[in-house]
Amino acid sequence: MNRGIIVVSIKDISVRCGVSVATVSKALNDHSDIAQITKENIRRTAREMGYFPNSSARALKTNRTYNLGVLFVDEAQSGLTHEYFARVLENFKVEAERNGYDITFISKNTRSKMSYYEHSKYRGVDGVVIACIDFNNPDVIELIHGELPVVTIDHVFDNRTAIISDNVKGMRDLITYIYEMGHRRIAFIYGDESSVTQNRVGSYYKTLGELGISVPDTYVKKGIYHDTETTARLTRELLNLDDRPTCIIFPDDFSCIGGMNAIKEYGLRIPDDISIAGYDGILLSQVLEPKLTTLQQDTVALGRSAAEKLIALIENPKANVIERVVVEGKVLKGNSVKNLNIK
Amino acid sequence: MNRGIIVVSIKDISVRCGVSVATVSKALNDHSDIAQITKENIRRTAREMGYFPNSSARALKTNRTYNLGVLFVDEAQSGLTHEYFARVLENFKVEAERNGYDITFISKNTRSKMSYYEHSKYRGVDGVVIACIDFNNPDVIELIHGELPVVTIDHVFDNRTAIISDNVKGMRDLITYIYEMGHRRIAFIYGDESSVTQNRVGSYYKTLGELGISVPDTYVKKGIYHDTETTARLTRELLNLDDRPTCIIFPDDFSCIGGMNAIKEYGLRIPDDISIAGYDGILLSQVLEPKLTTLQQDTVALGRSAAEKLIALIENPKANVIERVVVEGKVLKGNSVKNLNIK
DNA sequence: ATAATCACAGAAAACGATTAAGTAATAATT
DNA sequence: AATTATTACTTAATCGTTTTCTGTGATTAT
Repeated sequence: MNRGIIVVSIKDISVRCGVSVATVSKALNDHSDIAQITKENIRRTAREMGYFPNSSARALKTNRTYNLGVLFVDEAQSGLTHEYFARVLENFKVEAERNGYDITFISKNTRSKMSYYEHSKYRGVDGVVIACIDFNNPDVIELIHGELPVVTIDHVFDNRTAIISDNVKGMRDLITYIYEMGHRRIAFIYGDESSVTQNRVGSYYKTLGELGISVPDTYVKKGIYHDTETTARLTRELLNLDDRPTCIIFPDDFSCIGGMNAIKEYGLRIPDDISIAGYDGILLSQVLEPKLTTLQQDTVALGRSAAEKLIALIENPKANVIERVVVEGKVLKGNSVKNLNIK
Repeated sequence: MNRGIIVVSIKDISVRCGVSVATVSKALNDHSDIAQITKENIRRTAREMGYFPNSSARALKTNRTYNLGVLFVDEAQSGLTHEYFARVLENFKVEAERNGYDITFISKNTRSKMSYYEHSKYRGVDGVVIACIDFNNPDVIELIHGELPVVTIDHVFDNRTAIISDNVKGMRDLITYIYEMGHRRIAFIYGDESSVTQNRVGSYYKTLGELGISVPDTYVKKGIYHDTETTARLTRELLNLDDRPTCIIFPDDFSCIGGMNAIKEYGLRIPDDISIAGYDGILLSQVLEPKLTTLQQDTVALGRSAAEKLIALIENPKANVIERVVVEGKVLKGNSVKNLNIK
């Protein structure tokens, strides 16, 4: 039962100070009906005795755990391993902690058969952030329609606050830059099915359309995020085209590596013979040779505002405003896109 | 107070079933003094009513949260972003969840001024895993000497169970392989101060010594893990040596990129003109061109046994055996080390 | 001088679960 | 038939907090 861990409770303090537990509690929580001198005495004693509140007891009484659930995919190798999401999570965590919240992973616990929603209720998290997951999963839908505060990242549900990276503007900016560098034959290998992908693909067509460029179907290929092999294969297909593109945009920075390998193997140089661009702006992209031109997503803003909005939802339940926070990225101008204008 | 979340308690079930709460609790926990038929009735009702236990209440009473604290560095960009640690954590999480435990991040919460140990006690975690952090940090020391079950990863404290990747054998295997490929001039850029580094450096000297090779001081350079720039700079220094090494071992796979860039810039080809090797065996290493020869650490075994041992410590407190689990890695034979024996 | 107000603190219930101890009723043993 | 054992439950205390209500002496207002 008692696992040998010495733990001082409010009771111990009350005995030492000769007051009731109620007084101790109120002193510690700075209620107005306790004399200043009493408060100080109690607080000093608490500090001396090494008191820290018992979060379980507090949670039981107040129905607040100051714990946030995070739902990141746990299946495949994605999730934590994906630098983009790892950074978003990291920044989410920082902002949450700054506000006194801790982070607990929510998962479909295979042992207890709890769904995400059930798990969240079981742990009593005050709210949940969802990212990097199959948003069509019935378990996710259950959570979305449940009663807990929820914010989603990079996906929009109409009844929930969402933090989204501006993939439309991102793609537009990236393409505009490439266009300004003189490119007209711009191919795009995009990633798996998702709203993120839809936005990027849509923006790709729209932007090029506005620039007066029509895109041959052969220039647009469905790939897989983070998958170097698929990207390499599709890149080869593009290189074999009669009217080979002068620039290829890859699903993301990591998969770029597959594309780069395919290009080198083909005997072409980057960017002299062909230009490329990535997406995400992860650390890797900036250490590759040549340094990638890519769209850097603002993982700090994404993680931070997800935490901010979630906490706002929790602490101000009546407002309960559904918001859309759109976070802009920026073009990182590396050396992988050649300037065709110069001579 | 009630945040509008409908939550079914044991009380509700007891009313519906016409029994006492004690009976419900015992039925749900499969105690032997409840009739089979009663148990079934109660369990069915619980299921129908959508009951899930309140972990706070349970924790308060039992002093067990079924929550494990993880202490991964939160400062710099390392931690979650570091693929090696991300994978270890991922596997730790999987094994923990398989045993009904959840994961909570422990941090030095800046707001409440709690130390790691205090934070752990506050959240009532049943145990803590420590990795990827400055093990000399006083706060870590406090935790190590505290009363909570703790396991460390990649660092040994003499009073605690540790899970360690076998860096001595790893380095020996890697060097032996390189030696067998005909290399005799093998340089080593190592990472920051840590026991991991010490083991690798020690093993590097010892192995080469046993192979009858004496290492010039100029071949061994102190670098920084994960740092491509430093690695690039030190690589250049090695390339400028009169008796340039035929193979360079880098601190880790990621920093390899810096080395590779430096080598290419210098006008040499890998592996034709110079060979290289990495360490970690992360995904990246296997998609680079040439595919890296590297020592792959067994992140699955590391994460999993950390969880196993921590849970054993928790569930069997009297045994309380201090263990050393040594996890071996394996040489991934890529194409970055040339076979000098052929011709 | 009496009533009203105020400042401060205590008593006690409650949150949702677990569990030791107690109590009937029935079954087994002598 | 009387005693003991077994089965199946209930009672009530408890974990550490929070919070509402109550109480008391002192100060202020009338």
